[in-house]
Parts: sequence; structure tokens; C-alpha cells
Amino acid sequence: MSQTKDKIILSAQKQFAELGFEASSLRLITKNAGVNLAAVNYHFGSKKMLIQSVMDRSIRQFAPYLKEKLEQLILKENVKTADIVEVFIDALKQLDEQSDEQSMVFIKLIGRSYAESQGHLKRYFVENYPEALDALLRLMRQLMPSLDDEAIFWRLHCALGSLVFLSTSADALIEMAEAEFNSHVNKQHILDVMPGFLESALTANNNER
Amino acid sequence: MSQTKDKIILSAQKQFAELGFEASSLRLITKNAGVNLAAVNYHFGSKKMLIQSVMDRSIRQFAPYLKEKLEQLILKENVKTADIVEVFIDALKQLDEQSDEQSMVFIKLIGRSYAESQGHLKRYFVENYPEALDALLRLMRQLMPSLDDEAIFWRLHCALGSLVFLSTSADALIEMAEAEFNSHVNKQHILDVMPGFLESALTANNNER
DNA sequence: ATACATTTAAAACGCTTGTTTGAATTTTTA
DNA sequence: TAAAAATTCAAACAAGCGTTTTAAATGTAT
Repeated sequence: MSQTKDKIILSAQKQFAELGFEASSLRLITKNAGVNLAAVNYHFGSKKMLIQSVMDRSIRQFAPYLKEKLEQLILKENVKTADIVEVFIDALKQLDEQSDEQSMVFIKLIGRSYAESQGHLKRYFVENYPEALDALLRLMRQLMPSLDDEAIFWRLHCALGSLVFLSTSADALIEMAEAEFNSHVNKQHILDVMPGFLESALTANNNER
Repeated sequence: MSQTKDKIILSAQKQFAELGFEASSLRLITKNAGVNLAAVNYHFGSKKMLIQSVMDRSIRQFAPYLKEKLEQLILKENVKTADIVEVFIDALKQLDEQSDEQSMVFIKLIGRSYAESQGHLKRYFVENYPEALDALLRLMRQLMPSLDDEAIFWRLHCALGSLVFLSTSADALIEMAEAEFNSHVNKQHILDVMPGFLESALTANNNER
């Protein structure tokens, strides 16, 4: 497999997470990757398809691990919401073992996908989303039998929202916190603060809809 | 007061919320506003200062109402977190009385500010943020005396994250929900689902940090 | 009516963007 | 080793961007 392709994907992944898809230029991506500009169109065809390839790779590094752990969880008895959250956070941290800050990068990419979604990524998600998160939905359903699928859907995305926002805005928030009360929280620490919030978002006793 | 200025701000506000600051072009903004392209640089000087003006106007429409209601709340006894959330949601809905979907637009703008923050907006926020949200912080502090300011800071932004994400991704999420389980949730309805999540995010019993 | 501020119009500026091209180079295959 | 295929490279392309400039056409006060 071409190593140029990989270098481009890795550079693009970092760039997309930090600046968003539109704001990232192929010129900077290829420069950081140490390859020629034209290599993008040669290997991927277009910027759109590069974006899709990056998302594809990112999800394929995350989803299988998550799916496996969740399916182990389904077999257990007395599963708590906290367990699901823990599995999810574990799946994120497992990404960091391959490359530093990869978990943050991944969450940021998910956030960018929702925020900048222009159609082609939406279509891609609709096709791959169910497969990747089916186990998650099943678990939630079995954990909260009183809720219908739609309610679970909204809770999941509420939790996802906190996660995405805190990751995407991590730099700005840390800077704010430092200026405001001499806080010394680093990026990675945010992942440790998350589980509590995620669990409470998922178990929220909202009685509407 | 010049009506051209207003037309530009309103058009830009909508555009910024939907596409983000960078992805919005002055050419489309002025075209939709029905004014000349050069009018932007004549009235605002630059795109950066237009962005700042839009954010300024948006916050000034929201903050005073929120501040007033929060300060009324401080005087009361036995204030619950749910009360704070209610006041916040009310402040959002009050925006809709002036123009349709204005609450969504506002939340989206806040989200864009965090996600695309390039420095000048960050500086602007650091100056105006404390003033606008001081009452909110004071209330939270008095409501949860066991928590320090930093913990409150993170809870607030966790809640804000859900709100921002659900608003920014509203279209994509509604589309997903419709495809998945024939849901018929409209954008405005999302505001009704929020309070429960916000409350639980704020009262989360996370024991880290 | 004179002076000033506002608005429109059209054109061009320099710059960055994604994409294409054609030749040079490397790698693979026979 | 020679032919073929795959890859890299520098250069140029057209299009879009924010911005500036020039001019003429409106208003709006003094």
C-alpha cells in the first residue's frame, strides 16, 4: 500500500480536526505530509473523497473495538449506564495507544462532520452509522426499557454533544480556565472529567416527548 | 441609524449561524441582504469586524434579559437547578418573539464562536463573558457551595456543549431521526427536550477533579 | 442651495483555493 | 534489460475570496 496515501491521510486527519474540513487547505496538508500537492488528486480524486477517506479510516479504528466491548457487555447481567460510558471512554483511550492525542482528534472529527455536514458525509454516515452503533442502541434499549428508541437517540446525541464540544473547544476552554482561576487542566484530563457528565446525560429523567 | 447596516447584520447573522464564519462569503451575504458588496467594508471596515458586530448584537439581545431574570432568582429562597435552566431556556425563547428561529440562530453562533475562534473573537469574549455570565456563576456557586468555581465552569460548558451541538446539528439530527423512526420533531421542539439534559449535566455527581 | 454622509455600481487588485496538465522519474512487470 | 505502469513534480488553470478604488447617484442636514 502506498505510503504517500497514508502520509496524506494522517496529515489531513490532524488538520481537519483542528481547523475543520473547509478551512483546511490541500496545500498545507500536503506540505506537512511532505508530499506533492497533486498527490491528493492522484490518490483520492478530490478533496471531498479525501475527507471521506479520513473519516472512513478514523471510524474503522474506533468502531470495531467499541462494538466488541459492547457485545461483551450485553451478555452480562445488571449492566449500569456507567458501564456503557466506561466502555465508550475506553474505546477512545485505546486510540491513544497508537498515536498521541488520537482520541481527541477522533472526537473533533466527529464534531466537524456534524457541524460542516454538506451532504456527502451525511449520506456516508446514514449508511455506516447504524452498523457501528447498533450494539450501543441495543444496550441502551435493554437498560432503559421504558424509553423508546427515539428518546434514546436524543440522549445519546446529547451526551455526544458534550463530548464533542469539550473536545473541539478544548484549547479555548483551557485558556479560559487558566485566565479565570489559574487552572492547570491539560487536554487529556478532559477525558477524565467526561464520564460523570455522560452518565448523567444518559440517565436524565426528562419527562418530555 | 443606517438600514443598510442592519440588513447586512441580519443577513450575516443567518449566514454565519448556518455555514460558519469562514465559509460565509461577503458576496452571498450582501446579495441576500440586497445591498452592495462594498457596503460591508464601508460600514464595518472588514469581515472580521462584521463578525464582531454580529456577535455583539446577538449577545446584547440575549444577555440583559438573562441577567435580569437571574438576579431576580438570586433573591428567592430554595432555588433549584431546574429554575436556572428554566430561566436560561426562557431567555432563549424570548429571542423568538422578535424573529422566528432566533434562539436557534443564537446558539449556533455561540457554537461557531467556540469552534472557529481565531483570536479576535476569543479576546472579545474574554472581555464580555464575565460581565454577561457573572450572575449565572454566582447563582451556581450559591446553589452548590461544595463545588469550587472551576468545577462549576466545566459543568456549565458541558451543558452548553449539549445545547450547542443539538442546535448546530439540528438539521442533520432531525433528518436522521426521521429516517430511523419516522420521527416528526421540528427544530423548535429541541428546545423542549433540552431542559432535562441541561439540569442533569449541571447536577452531575462526578467526583473527579 | 450648499455641504456632507450614505449608497450603488462596476471594475480591478492580490491572494488563496481545488484541480488539471504534461513531462520527468521511479517502480513494477515480463 | 527493456518495456510498461505507476508515481512524483513543477507549473499553470479557472474560480472564488476579501478588499480597494473610482465614479456616479442618492439622501440629509445646515
